Amino acid sequence: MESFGEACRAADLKLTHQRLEIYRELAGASDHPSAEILHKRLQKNMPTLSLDTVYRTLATFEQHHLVKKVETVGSQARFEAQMTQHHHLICDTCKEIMDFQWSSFDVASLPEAIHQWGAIRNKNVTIYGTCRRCQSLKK
Amino acid sequence: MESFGEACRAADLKLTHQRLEIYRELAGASDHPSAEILHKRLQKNMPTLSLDTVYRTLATFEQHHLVKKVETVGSQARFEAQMTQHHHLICDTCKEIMDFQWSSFDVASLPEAIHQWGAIRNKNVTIYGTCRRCQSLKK
DNA sequence: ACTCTTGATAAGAATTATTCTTATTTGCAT
DNA sequence: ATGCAAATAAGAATAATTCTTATCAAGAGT
Repeated sequence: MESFGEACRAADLKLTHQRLEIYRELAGASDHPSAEILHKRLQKNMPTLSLDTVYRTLATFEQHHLVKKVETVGSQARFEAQMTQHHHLICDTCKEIMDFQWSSFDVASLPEAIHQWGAIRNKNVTIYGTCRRCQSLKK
Repeated sequence: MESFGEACRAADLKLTHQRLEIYRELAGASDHPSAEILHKRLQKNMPTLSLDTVYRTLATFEQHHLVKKVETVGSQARFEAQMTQHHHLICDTCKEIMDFQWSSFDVASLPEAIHQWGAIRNKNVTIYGTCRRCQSLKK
């Protein structure tokens, strides 16, 4: 990936300390955290960072396609910095979201009828189930 | 489908007027409405129906697998009564959600690695794009 | 049909998640 | 180094959902 600094310059976004740290934290996380969780983690090193800034910054990043909001049935929005094609595994119990690749799906063509609906931009698979950890806890 | 009355009896739920009407309205809707929209529609004929009852009833139905909450990036939860296997087309612009079938996907087997994660319950495709209506409005 | 019990509802208060307002600060072009 | 527009912090405001409490009504047992 190009550097975050370049991406900001390209998008005409000022490169602030907050933006850099929020991006770093999200890019380094693999658990698709909510704004609140990101805020908690970042507060360790940035005690004055406001939750509003986290929300605002994530929204800005989303507009510029630097991060994505993850579809969720829960009440809190969750985010990811992973912008390459991938799919999600979601645990019904702990709500963990894992990424996975499925290239043969990615290249498969859609049912014909879909194209009558409009212009397709992307297709994603979401798999639901119970992760190993939650399976063993249930027994 | 078995009748709603039977489903309630099986789930040990009292068959109230509110529950019946909420279920009917959702089952008859194809637009995956939010609780608020359902409430607005139902108020036409049930002026004293409270929004809380709509939320509470949908949550109860969800627990008993009579309805599903639809995954969404938006702030309002949306619901569907369609419980048979299907997938979603979502318009990036108007947020319309359409159902579609894709049986060859439904029977396809997953990448091997997935099974190490845990027990799979279901797999769904979500397609994003721009619906015909929004395409023509943009020109 | 009548009564009782328990779960369900309406109304509005409370909570949670998110966004807005405003004064201050900071990145960065000049 | 200076100035200006954009970004931030803090807290108020809003939106979505859930909780509390006082009735109310479904359905079990008579």
